[in-house]
Parts: sequence; structure tokens; C-alpha cells
Amino acid sequence: MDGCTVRVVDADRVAAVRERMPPADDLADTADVFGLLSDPNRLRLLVALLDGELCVCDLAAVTGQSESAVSHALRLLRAHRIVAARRSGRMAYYRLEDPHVRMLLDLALAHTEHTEALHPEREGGT
Amino acid sequence: MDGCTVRVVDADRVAAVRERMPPADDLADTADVFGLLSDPNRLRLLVALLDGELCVCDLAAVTGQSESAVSHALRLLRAHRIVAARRSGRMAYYRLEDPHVRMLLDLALAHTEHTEALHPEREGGT
DNA sequence: TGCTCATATGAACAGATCTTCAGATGACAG
DNA sequence: CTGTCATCTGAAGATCTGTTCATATGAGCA
Repeated sequence: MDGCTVRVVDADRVAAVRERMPPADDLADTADVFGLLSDPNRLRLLVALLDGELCVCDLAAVTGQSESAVSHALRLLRAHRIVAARRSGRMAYYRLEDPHVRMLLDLALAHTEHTEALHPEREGGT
Repeated sequence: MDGCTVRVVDADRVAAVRERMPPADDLADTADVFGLLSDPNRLRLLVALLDGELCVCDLAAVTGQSESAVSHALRLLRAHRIVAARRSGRMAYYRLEDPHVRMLLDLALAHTEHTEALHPEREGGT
């Protein structure tokens, strides 16, 4: 042969872990959700919404972004059903719809509060 | 002043929410962590490591990536102290180091398992 | 010492992402 | 109906990100 593109040391473990690996769709979904939380500005929006609904302009004020940027971000979040909009006249009030995301936010924020020495840019190799 | 680039509807809410908003550093950190979890392949690596340590080539086998890609990904995760490496001869065994990330993974996976109808690309507007 | 294997690294290219700007939509006031 | 206001949208550009290919490192073996 050729030596195999993919070498395996512990075949049993590999097989076992592959068993437990969630289906690609689920992983993609999950990665997607994390991706939506991976932008500081989007994060700010969601954190702002933890307390209750806010209109676009107030969200812009709270998070310090342009209203256009906020609108784009909300569009994305809305497309993924993470936030929902309520219309009142020409205003749009957004709220956090996805309880799962709320949990992730709570958990994540709780931990960063306690974790001082988390700063990146370090090699932990040798 | 001018009319304000930023209009505010509910000034009190805005002020209150700004109060509660975590410092920019914390948010950046949190967004960073989510960012590391936002790639399906990295996610696969981390899920594989939930069970215990694995060497690079086995990780490649489990996750279906090239060993180089795996190495690059691990490097990133290592830099952020999310995984740690143990050396044994020419092998490198990686394990999940960050308990906080483990929690996020558990929580996220638990939910995607139960959630069938999460698929994106939908407008929830009106 | 010289060879092979497991892993690490760097450079480069392709695709995704975020922000901004300009303009569209739809509601409300007169 | 006309003008204004809040929000939405599309396109364009700069930046980031992830993958690949080629090569480096360093351990073990003969």
C-alpha cells in the first residue's frame, strides 16, 4: 500500500469515539449557534436582550453600533430564531427567543466573570 | 449636539442595561471562546476529546480531517488553553483542559440532540 | 549516523464575515 | 398625498479564517 493517509494508533478508541460522535447535521447546527455568539457586537446585543425587549435604536445606543449594523445583526439572529421581533408602529422591539441560547449566555458570562487569567496568545506546548 | 446619531427611546432602560453590560474585555474573551467552538471540525475534535485523551493521528481519523489541519486546529485550541498536550515519544496526546468549555459543549450538544426543527434560513419577521 | 515516523509550522490561496453607504419600505402626521 | 421617521436591505470593500502543500523538528530504530 502506501502507508495510509490516515494512521490509527488506538483503533478501538477511535471506533468508540466515532460511535458517540453526533451526526454532522447536529454538529453543524451547534457550530452555527456558537458562530452567532462569536461576535462581540452580536454578543452585546444578546446580553442587552437578556433583560427584556428593546427597540433597534436603543440596542444601537446600548451596544454602541450603528443602527444599520444592529439591523443586520438582528436579521441574522432572527433568521436563526434566536431573537424575535414585535412590531409597534414603526418601531421594532426585539427579544431573546431561544432559551437554549439564553442558557449558553448565562453560563458563559458567569464563567468569564470569575476567570481573570484567561488571556489568549500563549503557547502551552512543551 | 445635533439630533444625535444615536436616538434613544427608553433612556432609563438603556442606562440600566449599559450598567449591567459586562466589560468589553470579558465580552471579547467570551466571544473568542464561542468563536473557537464555531467551527464544525474544531467542534468534532473537542467532542472527541470529551471522552479522554487522543493522539493527533487518531483525532484525524475520528474527525476525518488531514493531520495537518488537526495540528493547526489543536495549536489554536492549545494557545487558548482549551486543550493540553502530553508527549510520549514522538506521539502527542491531547486532552480537553478547560472545564468551562466542557460545560458549554455538554449543554450545547444536549440541546441539539433534542432539537429537531432548528434549521436556519428562515425569516421570522412579521 | 542516517532513515523513518509523528507532529509542528509557515506561506498562500479561497471562501466567509463584518462594516459601511446608499437607498428602499412602510407607518404616521399634517 | 406628501414628508418624515424607524427600520430594513443590497452591494462593495477590507479583514479574518480555514485549508492545503511543502518543509522543519525531534524521537526512535537499525
